Parts: sequence; structure tokens; C-alpha cells
Amino acid sequence: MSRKLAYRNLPQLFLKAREELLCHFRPIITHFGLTEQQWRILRALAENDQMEPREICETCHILSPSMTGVLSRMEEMDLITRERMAEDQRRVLVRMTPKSEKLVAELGPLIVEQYKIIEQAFGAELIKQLYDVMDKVIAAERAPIARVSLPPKKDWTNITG
Amino acid sequence: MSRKLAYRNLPQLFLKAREELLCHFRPIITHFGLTEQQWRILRALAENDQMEPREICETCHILSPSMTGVLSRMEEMDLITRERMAEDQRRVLVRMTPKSEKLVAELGPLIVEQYKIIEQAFGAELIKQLYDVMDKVIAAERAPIARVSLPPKKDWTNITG
DNA sequence: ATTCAATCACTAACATATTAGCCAGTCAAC
DNA sequence: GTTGACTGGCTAATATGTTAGTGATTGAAT
Repeated sequence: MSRKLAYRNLPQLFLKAREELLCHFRPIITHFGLTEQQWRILRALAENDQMEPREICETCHILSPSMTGVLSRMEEMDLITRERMAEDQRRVLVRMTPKSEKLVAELGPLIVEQYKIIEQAFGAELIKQLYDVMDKVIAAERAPIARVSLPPKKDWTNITG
Repeated sequence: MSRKLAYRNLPQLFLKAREELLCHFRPIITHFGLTEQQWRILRALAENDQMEPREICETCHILSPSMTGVLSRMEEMDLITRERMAEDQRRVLVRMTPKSEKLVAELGPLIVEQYKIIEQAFGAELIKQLYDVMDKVIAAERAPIARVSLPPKKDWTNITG
């Protein structure tokens, strides 16, 4: 009784493909005692020197409530500093520490090396296609996408079948 | 002091692109009181009628420890049943309930409709490229990928900079 | 019959994701 | 000066991700 939908599960394909890539980087990152998210943040900070939390959220695709905990732990680990801005007491500036500078200086080149290995295995052409398609999907200059109209919200809790 | 790596963060691009897609489906799924993971599982079960947890794990890309909790909650919600196999007391069979059959019968067509809308907005060609590139990345018929050699494991805890 | 490695689901501990809401600080309009 | 909408970071509650390890079960080898 196979009730297959007409379209393959695209987000799930993304998940699988992403994992297929990430599994080659994860060992490097955890080797240095970092999580994926922490590495994403350090990589962003290495490029920008100083960022506000909301900027990091957007750049690294981490939601604000998660960010609070991640930054707290990174501050605890002496990987970043947080400093309230004088002009606007709501805002905060996040910076790297000498320790995380050293860490990135060691970790970064290894990541680049792994990229080269992957590029060889996948073929430069596929990598190029990857960046290309991703950018096309991400490009937001697209006409706003409609949403199917939803039926009235049932309370599925009490439906027995 | 921009220390940009030679390669753009590819896993992060996947994350962003995936979100760009998923955001069009999430409202539909949550409208029916489901989480993404629960929907992935129901969709898999709808195609296979009965599956063992480890099969669901592999199909839906959910790790086993997460699966335990997800299935428990789904059983509690009367969306699935779990039954130990007689031949092998370690294994378990997971099945849909009449309730979840009804739910999928309502939800499934809406998902398909949304895919069509997205296909129109993105263009059929891009969707085709997407499936194509994803499949290429996922294809495991590739030579095993080497891993960069890692330096000895330092204890970064006590490095001050 | 016993040993032993492998399998499978599960638990434990921690980190992150998701949704909702809170609270102080800012700023423009009154 | 007050009000009121807004912003930015935060808390709370729940669900899932990640890693390590447990315990019962199985099956093959002794």
C-alpha cells in the first residue's frame, strides 16, 4: 500500500547531502573541542573582527535563543568576549580572544586542506555546480512564493481514526 | 583583518538553502500539530506500511537516541504503534494508526501542491538541477575520501593566548 | 552448554532548535 | 516629559541532535 507523494522529499535530500559533506569536517572540528556552531561563529568572527549577536545569528543561521547559550559557553571557554555598547545599551559587541585567534590559525588551514581533498574526490565540476545551485536557491530576488490554503485547524488530539 | 578561508562554507550554504525551501512547508506541517521529524517519519511509513526503528533512522536521517523520544511521543499521540517482534525480541515494528492515515491523507496533497507552487517559482529547470546535484553528492560510489592528518590533541582549555 | 562478539533499542548528559513571551533600552510623535 | 511602537538580547518550555554507554537478545564459535 505504497502511497508515494509525487515529489521526492527535497529538504530531506538537503539534509543527507549536507551530512555527506559535513562528516568530513566534523572530526577536525571536534578534535579541537569545538561544536559545529562554535566553529561557524569563529569563522565568521575571523572575517569580521567584531560582530553583534544578531549579525552572527543571520550569518551563521543560528536562532537568537540558541545564540544566547552558545555565546555564553564560548565566553566561558575564553573563545570570545562580550561587551555592551555605550551608545546603545541594548546592543552587544562580540570579539575573538587571543586564544581563539590561535585556534583558528591552526584549524583554518586544516579545513581548507579537507576542502581540497573533497574537491578532488567530487570533481571540481560538481563543486562548482553545488555552489551554483545553492546560490540560485538562496537568491531571494524571486517573486514571493504563495502558500497553499490550509483547511480549518482541526484538533487532531481527539480523532480516533 | 579579514582572514577569509579559500572556500566558502559549503555545509552552511546547504543549511541556508534547505531553510529557504523548508520555510514553505513548515507552516503546513505545524498546522497539523506535527514537527518536521514526525512528518518525515509518517511520510516514510506511508510508503512502507511497516518499518523497524533502525530503518526509519536511516531513511529519515534521525539518530537512534532521538528516534526513541520521537516515537514515544508519536505513540502517545496515537500516530503510530510499536510492537516487539516475536522472532527477535530485540527488534520492533512501527506502524501507522487509522488516525495518522487520515492525517497523511489530508496533509500529503497539500505538500504536493506546495511543491508545485515552488516549482513554478523556482523554475522546473532549477528543481531538476537540484535533484541532480543532490543525488551526485549523495552517491557513494565515490572513492573513499581521505582525511587531513590532525595535529596531536592539545588541551585548549588552558591556553591563554 | 558456554563463551563471545555483534545487534538493537534504550538511557544519560549535554548542546542546539523551535516557539512564545519578557524586559530594558531607544526613538519618534505627541 | 510622556506615551507608545519598536528593537535587541534574554528566559522558559519543549523537541531534537550528538556522543557515549547500558542491558537484553541473538547467533556463531567453541
